[in-house]
Amino acid sequence: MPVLPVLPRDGKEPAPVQAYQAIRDAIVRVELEPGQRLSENDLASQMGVSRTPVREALARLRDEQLVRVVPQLGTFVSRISVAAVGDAQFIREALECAAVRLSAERAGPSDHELLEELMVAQERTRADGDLDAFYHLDDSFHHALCDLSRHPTVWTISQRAKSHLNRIRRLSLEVPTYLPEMVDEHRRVVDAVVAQDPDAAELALRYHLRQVLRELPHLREQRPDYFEQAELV
Amino acid sequence: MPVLPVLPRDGKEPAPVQAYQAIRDAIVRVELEPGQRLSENDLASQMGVSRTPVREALARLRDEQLVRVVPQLGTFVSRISVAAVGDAQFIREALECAAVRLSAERAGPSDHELLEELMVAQERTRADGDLDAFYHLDDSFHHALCDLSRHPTVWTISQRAKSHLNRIRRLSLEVPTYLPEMVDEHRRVVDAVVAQDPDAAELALRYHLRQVLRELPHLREQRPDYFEQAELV
DNA sequence: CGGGAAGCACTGGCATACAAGTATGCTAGC
DNA sequence: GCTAGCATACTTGTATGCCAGTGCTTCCCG
Repeated sequence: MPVLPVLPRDGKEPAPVQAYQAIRDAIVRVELEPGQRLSENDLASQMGVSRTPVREALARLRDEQLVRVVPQLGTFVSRISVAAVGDAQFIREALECAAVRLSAERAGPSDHELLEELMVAQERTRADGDLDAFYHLDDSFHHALCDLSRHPTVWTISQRAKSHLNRIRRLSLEVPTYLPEMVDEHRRVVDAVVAQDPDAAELALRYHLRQVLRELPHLREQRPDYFEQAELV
Repeated sequence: MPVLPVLPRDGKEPAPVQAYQAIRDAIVRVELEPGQRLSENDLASQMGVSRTPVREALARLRDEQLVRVVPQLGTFVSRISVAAVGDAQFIREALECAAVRLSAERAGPSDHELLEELMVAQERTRADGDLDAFYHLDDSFHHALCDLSRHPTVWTISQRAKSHLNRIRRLSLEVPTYLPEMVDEHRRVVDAVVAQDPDAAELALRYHLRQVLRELPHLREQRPDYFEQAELV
């Protein structure tokens, strides 16, 4: 019985986007498990708002395929679809790799400094193993990498596309050897960007992104109930 | 005073997505002009539904930056932002070019046949000059090109990202010389795909996509009221 | 006659009430 | 004991009512 936070009344963000972020995070953290049933009424009372903002949040999550809503029946956390993960991976790779090429060309010394700071923060969590903290640092890193291309929308769209992938990312962190390797891979990307070498940056990033799918077969046999059984026709 | 269609009661699609499509189409056709004020009440009564489905539609349009909603003030069709167009162009290029590489590798004879049929349809509208018809054919063509990569989500995401760009695409069609040139460019992409040459396909497509921005400066001086004046800080 | 302030009409945000449909469990009949 | 059918308690979809805040208009006073 996972608990969603009660939305603060004075939040600067409007209620629907707060609800959206809260539910989204819970799904990605797999606190709300794939296949689990969600009730608009329950969510609304848990968060201390009415159904209206919850519905708006669920509509966005439905657009991202994170939930499946069946009229007059219920709303369900969608199971992880291998096909959807593949699509998301493809899109993420196309967008981030294109962006990092520009970033390598455009980034200046202050940008390089920012990247270094993010690397230091990652190194720090290497030891203590706070997975959620690292997950967010990882996001921040890729976000920064995208924004340096001066196309801020890229990150927004990428976020929208890779919801399915995010659960794999989060679950993969449980594998002990995975986290430090990621930091090393980030390191290589940063080096290439600092060297202003677009080709090397794209190559390093592409390699890094592909690693995410490494654990997928293992996860799939470990928790088959998290995944869509067969791709129905 | 443009009129939106009354939503059919027996439509298979739920009311909110019908409303979304209707408003979206009206915006890219520039029947709803940039800067124009929209009222949830007006839209609801025009379409014969209540505010609730209209609100859901407007929320999605807001996510795509096609409308700007100011609380307690009004909802406005957003003016075309040159920066947003640039972002959309970058994203579209990254996604479609990556997809067309795969498409060139994976497409078989029946796929090639489909592309040829789409080309024939385009040739047909070359003479009669039905701009809206051609616009949709153009969309179908790029959609097909994406889907051949076996990553159907690419088109969905691309659609989401390029809303701003779509108005430019639609307005550019008014330029007489533009339409036939587009058909020729499509031709070259198809030839490369049929030849199963990913590099050539990507190159031809990238060139074609870049042409869309060709008319932007002209449009901007022709209808400055359609554009965001200055990129505010 | 001019200017300022108060009222008003309208906006979108949110809560709530009603409608339509599904699954489930209980009961009655065989 | 078992099965068929109905009542009920859910679900989401839609409509409506209320609220806080904004811009404009109009009226009153100097």
